Amino acid sequence: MAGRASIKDVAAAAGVSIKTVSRVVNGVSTVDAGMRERVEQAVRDLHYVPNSTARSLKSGAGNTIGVIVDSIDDVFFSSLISAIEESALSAGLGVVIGSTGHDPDRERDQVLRMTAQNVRGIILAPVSDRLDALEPYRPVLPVVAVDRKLADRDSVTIDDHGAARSAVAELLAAGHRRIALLGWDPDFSTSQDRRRGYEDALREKGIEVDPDLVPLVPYRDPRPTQALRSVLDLTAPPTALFLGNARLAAGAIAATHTLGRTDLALISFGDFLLADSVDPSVSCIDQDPYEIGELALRRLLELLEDPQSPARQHIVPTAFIPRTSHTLTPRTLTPEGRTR
Amino acid sequence: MAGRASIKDVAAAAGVSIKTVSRVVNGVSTVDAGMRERVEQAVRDLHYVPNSTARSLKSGAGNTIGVIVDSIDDVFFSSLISAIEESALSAGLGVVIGSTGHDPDRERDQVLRMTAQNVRGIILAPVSDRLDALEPYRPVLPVVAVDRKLADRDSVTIDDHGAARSAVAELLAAGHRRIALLGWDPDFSTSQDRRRGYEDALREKGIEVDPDLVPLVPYRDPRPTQALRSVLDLTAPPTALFLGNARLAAGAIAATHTLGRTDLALISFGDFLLADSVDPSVSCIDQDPYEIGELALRRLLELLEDPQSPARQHIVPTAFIPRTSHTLTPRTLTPEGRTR
DNA sequence: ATGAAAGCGCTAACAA
DNA sequence: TTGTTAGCGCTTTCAT
Repeated sequence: MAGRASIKDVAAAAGVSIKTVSRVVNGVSTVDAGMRERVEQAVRDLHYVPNSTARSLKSGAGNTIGVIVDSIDDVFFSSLISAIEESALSAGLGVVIGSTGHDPDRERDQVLRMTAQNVRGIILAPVSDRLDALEPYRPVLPVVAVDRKLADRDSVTIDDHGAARSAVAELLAAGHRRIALLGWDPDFSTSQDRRRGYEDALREKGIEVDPDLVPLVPYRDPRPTQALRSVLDLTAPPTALFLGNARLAAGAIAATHTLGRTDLALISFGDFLLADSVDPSVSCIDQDPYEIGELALRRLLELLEDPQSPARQHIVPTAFIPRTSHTLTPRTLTPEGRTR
Repeated sequence: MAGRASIKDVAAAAGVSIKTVSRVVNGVSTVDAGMRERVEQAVRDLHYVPNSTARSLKSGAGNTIGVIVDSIDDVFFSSLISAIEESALSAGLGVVIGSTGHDPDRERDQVLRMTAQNVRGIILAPVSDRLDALEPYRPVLPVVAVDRKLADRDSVTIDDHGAARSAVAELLAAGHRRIALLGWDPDFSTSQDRRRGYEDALREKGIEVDPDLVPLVPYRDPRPTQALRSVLDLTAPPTALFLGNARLAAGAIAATHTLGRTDLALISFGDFLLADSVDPSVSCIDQDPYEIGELALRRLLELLEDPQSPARQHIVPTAFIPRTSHTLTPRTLTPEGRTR
């Protein structure tokens, strides 16, 4: 027996028909006890594992779902995937993953690859705002978007605009008037929404938006020292920073420490490990990737049941985690000497 | 057309035989230009995507590999998966993931599930030290273990014992005699190896091992405040900490800050985000998950080519990243007053 | 250069 | 209760 045993081998070994083996393997009750025993013995002897590929070819539906994200080693996405995998496992579904690197072409490849692999449904953090490649499969291949919305599709996201606006409002309440937004990247709709929230908060206070305080920081740049320097070197530098995403936050904190500028007030969009251990501890807007993942999977399962169900945009609430960094007052109010 | 188009639909639409469609789709050159054009048009019209499930049923080999780890949201493993996915993609292979929660039964389930899904090979962080369930498939289903070894199988790991020993030697060189090991968990072979390294370093200096300094810290405990307290409350408390894994490290650092005990010398097994931003910055043993992932995949591809290739244990070198925390001298040498 | 037919492993009718 | 037959979508002989 070179390769793996097939249902045929088991049937031969047990001296029954393949259908009987099929029944035993699938737990159909109408099988004679003696036969069942013989079959089970043969299964054990031959280490038979049913080929779910063939199974799904027959039934037309696989038993996996696809999950596509920007990058797998982003803490937000890895937690999201983790939550999805856990829930999927309890639902008896396997998980195929793919990353896009936020590249629309690669997104298309991944989506088609998964379609070819006959996944039951797809959860994805979309790069493009519509997935034309998947339109023809709409009736048979449910899609749930996460983190970012997708035209005409179900989604599980947060209120980026509102959360950003209230975070900036906190900094304004602490007396700051020059607030930099670090982590703006026009390639990401979430980043755009957060920028709008930032601007709206300023405008509500009658403060003019200064584009110099919103440098472009490409999402993948792990250590935005450059951008931080550029705003601090302005003739009217900021006294507070709004960090537009958690990935950037860790790097930005590191940079403030390197530059000795721990006097800057801070709020991070997204909590991160050690946020409460650095000094000053970093106040955060918290979005829960596990909750988002679970909801997305639950919704996908619903769509599997009822493919006709109209698309729903689900907004998961965020929480503000007040720590120390958002309470720091502007340097002009604390004029003691400072290095650099 | 309710579901997705099949090769048959394309053949009918183009007015050719299914074999011709197959040829065009697979890029076989011996096809008349006119026919090819007709087929390609039909493919576009019908949004045809070849069903790789059926394809692999025929050829006997799928085009995915399985990756099984303890938990997907562990930074080490998510980086590992990320590296594997990138490399797999370039090799034209999809990635199916699964987590074990370090539970042997669940490991078995995942392994069998993937076998059923007809993966070409499996990369896994083993829980058990042998995988009997997979033995019968040895000739057809290559396995590469990562992070931990697996009996008689290929593996890509680091020298846990040696790295731990030299880290502890650093602390000894700084004058410490009471060094606690935080993060010992007998369920993990790596943890056992690291403990042996710790003990050997002490013994080489003629220092007796004190089991009180090695409390059990279950791996998943995210915030080992309890264990830290227990060693600090000893009548002869430690002056230095060796943090046995990166996951624990972040939590332990947080705890030292909470307790106001930033005077403790520290080395972490495993680098982590912000390790160089906390004060004092944390010296680390660095193991590169990307390198491990890439090597594991490369080895898996080799085994796919040559299943007879004898098992190899690959050891990836670690690096010591000296920052501040390992240079702190014992508190007895710096006897100024200290809170708590 | 193209097509007909068989079969990969499995399950859903239908028979026995 | 058990077995036979057909067929899921595709590729692979083997003809043509």
